Amino acid sequence: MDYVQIEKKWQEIWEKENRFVAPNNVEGKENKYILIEFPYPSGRGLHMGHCRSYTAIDAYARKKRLEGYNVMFPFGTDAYGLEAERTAIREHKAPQEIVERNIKTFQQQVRSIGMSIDWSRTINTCDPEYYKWTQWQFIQFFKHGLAEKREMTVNYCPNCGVLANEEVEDGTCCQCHAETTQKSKAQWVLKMTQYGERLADDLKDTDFMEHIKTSQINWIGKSEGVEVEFQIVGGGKFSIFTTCIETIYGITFMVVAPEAKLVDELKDRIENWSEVEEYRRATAKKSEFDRSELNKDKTGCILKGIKAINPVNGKEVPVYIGDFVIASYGTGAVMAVPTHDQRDYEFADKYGIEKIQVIEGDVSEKALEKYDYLGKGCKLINSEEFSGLTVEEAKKQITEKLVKLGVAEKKLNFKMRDWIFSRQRYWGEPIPMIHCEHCGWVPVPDDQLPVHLPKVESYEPTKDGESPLSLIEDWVATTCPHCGAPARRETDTMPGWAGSSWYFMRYCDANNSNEFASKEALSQWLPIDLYNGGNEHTTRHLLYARFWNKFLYDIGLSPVNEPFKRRISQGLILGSDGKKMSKSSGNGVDPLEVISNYSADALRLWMSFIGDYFESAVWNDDGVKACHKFLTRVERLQDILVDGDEISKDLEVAIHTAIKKVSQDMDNIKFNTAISALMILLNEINKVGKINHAEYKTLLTLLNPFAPHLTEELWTIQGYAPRICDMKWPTWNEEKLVKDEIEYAIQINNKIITRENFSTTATDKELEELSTTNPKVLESLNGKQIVKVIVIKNRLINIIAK
RNA sequence: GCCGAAGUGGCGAAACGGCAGACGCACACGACUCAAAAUCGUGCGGGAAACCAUGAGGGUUCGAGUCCCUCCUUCGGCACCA
Repeated sequence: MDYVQIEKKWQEIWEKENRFVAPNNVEGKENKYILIEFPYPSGRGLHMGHCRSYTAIDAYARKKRLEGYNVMFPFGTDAYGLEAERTAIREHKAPQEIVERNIKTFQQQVRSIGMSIDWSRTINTCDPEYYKWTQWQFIQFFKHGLAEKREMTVNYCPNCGVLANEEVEDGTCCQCHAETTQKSKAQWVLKMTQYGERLADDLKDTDFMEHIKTSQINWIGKSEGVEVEFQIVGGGKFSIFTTCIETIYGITFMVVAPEAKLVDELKDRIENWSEVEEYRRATAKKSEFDRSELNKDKTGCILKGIKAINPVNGKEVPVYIGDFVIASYGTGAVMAVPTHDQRDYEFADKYGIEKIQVIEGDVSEKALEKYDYLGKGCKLINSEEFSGLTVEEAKKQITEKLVKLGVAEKKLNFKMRDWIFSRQRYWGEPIPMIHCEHCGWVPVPDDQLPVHLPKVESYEPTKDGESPLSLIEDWVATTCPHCGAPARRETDTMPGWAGSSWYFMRYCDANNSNEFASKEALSQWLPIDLYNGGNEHTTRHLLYARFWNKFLYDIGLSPVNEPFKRRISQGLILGSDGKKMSKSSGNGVDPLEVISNYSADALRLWMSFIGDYFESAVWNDDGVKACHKFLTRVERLQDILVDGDEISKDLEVAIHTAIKKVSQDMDNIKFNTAISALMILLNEINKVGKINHAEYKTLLTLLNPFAPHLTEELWTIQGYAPRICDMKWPTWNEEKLVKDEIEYAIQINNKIITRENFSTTATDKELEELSTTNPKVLESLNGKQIVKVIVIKNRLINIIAK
């Protein structure tokens, strides 16, 4: 059989029949929304990683369809991205052109692996009909006070402008190799931290894989603490955030972020200004990543002449700037207690600062940190009226005192930061805002959306770090929608994450031109039953999308508080060298080549059989070969096909076992063992030497989700009606699985003495009796006293003897 | 550094706290064949055996690949790649 040819044939038939189009509503059918993350349509086309998750989840979707659900399984492309922009610059082509070409390739390739996609719902984030609504939704964020322009730090190259972290290598620009610095720039931000608590807490209502929940909770990093105001001797003040207010009597210095405005305000009073300036320059060269946790060697620079006053006891302490303090995180300043924070301990040692211990314990070698003292009844010392209290009690009382003094308030702080939503790049959705001298920032009116991304001559960011859009004067110049005065358009574009934050909603109503999706359509499909995607999207994309949906939910535009019921992540496909497949490392295998050598069905089967779906797996050609062989063995069953339209006694147990195993394993995303169950069934059939039509139909149906083309073909060859995709998923009968007898391992003190068949209906008492009177057991006991008998039903009996 | 995940035969891997290695690959032998390929069949962790084996070391348990603690190694993410 020519697999390549029959696969092409069936793909065309499915397409012509609109076989996988799912209407929003079908009488008598329950909806299931199964989603794979839409890909970025890179010029390299579909890779093995895509194939693994796409084909496995396609099998899942096909099974759900056979089970009688109305399944929506859509596909689209996330077109905005740096790669298209870089290719555009390199090839002197419009990114639109490049992306269009790539999308065609992607869709073609997705068809060629036999995906059961509803193509009537296809979307593409750079389509004006789509990004119109991305822009409209941004405006809703703005109208509800969740979008604002704020000074943020960015990577800056003197030649290429603002850079992504990815574009900075060891402090130099990856394109022109000039030295990069950190620069402050006004950026649109979405106030995601306002949703921090709900994003963490509402995970309890989802069925995400446990490690995904944990990752998100850690990323959000909610901490309860106190924000305290410190006065500066001679005037001025600043605030710090701490989760360890109980250590406040141990403060011996303070550290503020080098770029803090406070430092500029104090310039005249800082005695070592040139030294401070030098330190700030050095800091500007470091990325935030280098500055924060990666860097173990904490550095700082004292602000000579500046002292902060500890509000609890009036103690005056020195103030430093230190690059490990980040301006945009927390309040951009910290209190330092060397005895109870290891970082402060090392800093104090380095700069010869005193240490005051305030919690009992050993601090001679290293700090006694909160993990060491919390919840252990440790008591405060050297803390005036709070000495002698437990840390937990002191936390409460010290906070109360500071609040009463009017210098502190309880606060929640998040590790997660607000979402920087501006990009100074061409290839993204224009941010639909207009700046008017009189009215400030004004959104583009709805009837003028979308703000089309204009064609430009050059796609490179400008040297001053603005988007290339800023060079199109007649596009930028406009009038204020509010007062009609001359005004200017925002030239920043949105990040790639924008379009992907709500695409799952658009699928529900992809061709709606009046709204982003009707509430009715959304209600029919949301929440998504199964959302599959890469582990690399666990924290960002998945949080952005949840945040975006929560906002729409709050303003009444989304029917659900949580859009994804269940989230799973596939493991990576690695090259034969054990590294992630990529073009650069030359370990890539082209799926199309595999298809033409072995067939899409063989590839699909191998992608599911290769190993546990959630673990990474090493690609291996022999595996596809083996799966191809399995398919040809199934094909050859035609030779031993006999009459019979009921499952025969010969294969009853084998078939019901397979139905149960395949059904349950697929629901539990254990595709590899589902396939092994099919292999076991095939071996069993060959042992029996014949198969009747009822049995053959059952086998083909069970195999259909994994090998849809071959099973359609074999089904049609027999002239079975209706078509296999109209079949009902087989069910198993538990009674057919119950055997009369089962083999028990009989152990004495955990060592196997013998194996015996016992009735499956025997009670524990009977099994105990049967085993302890067994001749081999009696011989091995050799007069020892039986202490206890442990009976594990259908498995083993363990006799403990002395 | 921080967060997350994973370490089981020659290889990909199975295994509700209960007989470790299902299923598959590779390999070996046999059948078919003049021969080879394909196909089919048998065997296949180590050890002569007692036994020893799930990255290393401890612990809980009648019983640990699985649960707890310490450590080692590898992979993914770390906010302007998406």
